[in-house]
Amino acid sequence: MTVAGEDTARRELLRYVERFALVLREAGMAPMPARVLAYALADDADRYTAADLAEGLQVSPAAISGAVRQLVQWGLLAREREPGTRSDLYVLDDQDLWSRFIGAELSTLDRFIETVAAGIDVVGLDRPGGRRLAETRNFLAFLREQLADAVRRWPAERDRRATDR
Amino acid sequence: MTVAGEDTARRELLRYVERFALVLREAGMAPMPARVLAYALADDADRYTAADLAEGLQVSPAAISGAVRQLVQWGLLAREREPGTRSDLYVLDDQDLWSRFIGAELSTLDRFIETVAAGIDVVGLDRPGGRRLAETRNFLAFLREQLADAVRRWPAERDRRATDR
DNA sequence: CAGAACCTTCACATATTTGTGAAGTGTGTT
DNA sequence: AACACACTTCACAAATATGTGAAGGTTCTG
Repeated sequence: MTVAGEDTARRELLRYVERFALVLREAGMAPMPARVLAYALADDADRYTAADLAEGLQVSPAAISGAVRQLVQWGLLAREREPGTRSDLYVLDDQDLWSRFIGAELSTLDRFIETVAAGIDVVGLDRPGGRRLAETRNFLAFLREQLADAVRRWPAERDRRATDR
Repeated sequence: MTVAGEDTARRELLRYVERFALVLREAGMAPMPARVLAYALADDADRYTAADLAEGLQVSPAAISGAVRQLVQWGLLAREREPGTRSDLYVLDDQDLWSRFIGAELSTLDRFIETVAAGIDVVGLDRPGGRRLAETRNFLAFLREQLADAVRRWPAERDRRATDR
């Protein structure tokens, strides 16, 4: 492949990264974390330095700094440090990545459920609003169970699907 | 209860609505739709005119207009019109509300899955990034199945839980 | 121990989002 | 037909979020 071809593929990758990031943003993620996650997923390396990410995405190191902090906190990236080197390495744990992602969503869901439960106390179960909130809490609790269950079953399910074909 | 007591309860309700709306916003909802949904859920009426919502939330009718449009589009509010009256009524369908909510999430998830699948074509299955995207698509597809299943089972599950106690 | 490389923090300019008031549109009433 | 009411659309001001460059730490190298 020529150098020009490499550049074209690169530009195409970046265009795709923006597209992917847009979907993540619509799901509530901030722009820069979305870009970094999309880029780290779609590009070929399985570990990136902050400089890799900054250069690859054509953004400043400062922007990377904030983005990876979020992603690490959510468990989507792991920060590693090779002994005898000066740069952090950000690693995509592709085995557990999406289980972690949903794990983070479960925490959000927990806050959600707590907040709804608090509302039941504020409004009171004797009023229509309170009964609606109670129903909401029950549904969300059920959903949480089901989600947690699905995440738990995924590794086995993946293996099953892989051997099936 | 005195008039002053009513006012206090009202203020407390509004404070709670803001708190609830904040959680919805963190989940990606815009502020005004979040407030309207929280208010409609927690207050006692089961149908509201736009004027009710504007006055109840202390915001302009213009803000309500945009918010209810979103909520109606997502299926969280139904717009009704009593014959012989000039105002639209917004109704919370509390039976199906959260099934609808998740239904909307499923659409988001579908776009997500499509976008990831498109990325596999861009990157190619012969590269690590492509394989990660494929794995992502598989997980999301599985998750989608499980979510749809959970939503489908909720009505029966709710009845079962209600009769159990 | 000085220097360099890397990352983070901070202040700021820019872009985006938000909600308002005012004007506009449509519908039913008198 | 004219009016009144309810809702929507639009332009704008304020608030918020975003990403950059520069300055500041920290950790490894020579």
